[in-house]
Amino acid sequence: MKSNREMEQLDKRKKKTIEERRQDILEAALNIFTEKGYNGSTTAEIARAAGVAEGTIFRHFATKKELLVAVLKPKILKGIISLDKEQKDPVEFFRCFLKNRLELIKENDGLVRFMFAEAQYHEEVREALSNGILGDGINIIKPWFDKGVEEGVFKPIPFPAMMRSFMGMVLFYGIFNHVFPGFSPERTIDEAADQILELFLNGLLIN
Amino acid sequence: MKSNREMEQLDKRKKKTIEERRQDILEAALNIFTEKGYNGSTTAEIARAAGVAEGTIFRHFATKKELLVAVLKPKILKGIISLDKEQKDPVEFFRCFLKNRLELIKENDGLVRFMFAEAQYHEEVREALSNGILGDGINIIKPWFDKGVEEGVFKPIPFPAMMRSFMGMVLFYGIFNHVFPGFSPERTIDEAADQILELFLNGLLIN
DNA sequence: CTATGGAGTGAGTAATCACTCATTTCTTAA
DNA sequence: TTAAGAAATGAGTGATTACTCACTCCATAG
Repeated sequence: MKSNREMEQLDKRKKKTIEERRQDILEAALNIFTEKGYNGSTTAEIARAAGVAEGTIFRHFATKKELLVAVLKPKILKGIISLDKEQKDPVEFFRCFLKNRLELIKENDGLVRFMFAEAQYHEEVREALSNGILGDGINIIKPWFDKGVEEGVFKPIPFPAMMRSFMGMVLFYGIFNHVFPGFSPERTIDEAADQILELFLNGLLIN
Repeated sequence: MKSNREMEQLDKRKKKTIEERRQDILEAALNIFTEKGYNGSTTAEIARAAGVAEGTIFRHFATKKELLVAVLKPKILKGIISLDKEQKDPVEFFRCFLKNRLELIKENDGLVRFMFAEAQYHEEVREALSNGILGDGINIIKPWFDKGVEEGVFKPIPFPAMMRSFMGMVLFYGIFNHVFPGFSPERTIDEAADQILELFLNGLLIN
């Protein structure tokens, strides 16, 4: 019997492991889905893009919808952990967080738009988003918001209202540029983040 | 030959005019589309909901996609004219405009979410949105924004950046409540509008 | 070398789709 | 009353769909 190490080497040279095949399918599905939408994509097309037979998809995922959920689940909130935890200043936290989110959203532009588009029609997607963003994401933001309020730096507005507006500003960034191409002159992420942050922190009024 | 008046009365009693049939189909299509998405809806289902035969749909609209565009076009920006034009104060304008938009969005919740969801996949929808919102809508807002900047009330931030954030806060209101049901305790539109306006005008910071 | 089992395959299937068209039904003018 | 045209109909059509399954392939175990 060969060692695991030898088996892995063989696999790399000749064959793909089950997990690698799975990843191929997930990656292809992500690309096709984000381009054409869930109902606009066919399993045949995904199989072609993944370089497998159509039947292989259903060996890994029982249904097309199961594939959809499997595509989205691991993508939700990816990277939130990488946030700098040594921040002590609530304002600085929001600055870092916003830039981090905006970069993530720009990198995964199609994915984010796809997620929120399909969330309109699939309960499963809404649940995944709720569990991910509400379950984990908000637990990171809320303490910082509360801290800012306690320190007298932030206004004591209701957290959900703040959250809703903040997410709107950030998430709509990609949607806006996709729906209204060319309207917003192209700038760097930093510039966009600064503009959003300025509005979010200080508002439109001057005094 | 009967007068128009007589014909209309006859129609009301017995038959529907072509225009009324058209409206029936458009209304049914809107309901089905917003519930299941464009690709998730079938023309058979729409016909059933409209109380007509499937063939009748294609007598009024050459293709399903033509029906989609016909559904969305007249809905875009509906009601923008009703805005109070006698406002003189830029801040008051934004207050009125925001409440007006928020009411419109709450009333047409499914429609708004549907529009921006399908805009991801259909160039025609993006064009309709661009023409409608960018063509007419922004021409209403920009003068007020410019006026506010001239009067030294608003910060001279780039208009597209302001617009993007503003639209994000407003449009995301319905999406947020749909994707995260129950997270934001239910309040009146006025309350929500005030919260958004406070953030938009004065920001999160206190000083 | 041969047997075994699990991964991969792709032609096949029943269902469903957008769209068509021959036919029926209704409206109206004479 | 009737002729004629317009509108509505719904069974039919070919294309497409998600999903199945009998089979092949191949790495390993004995």
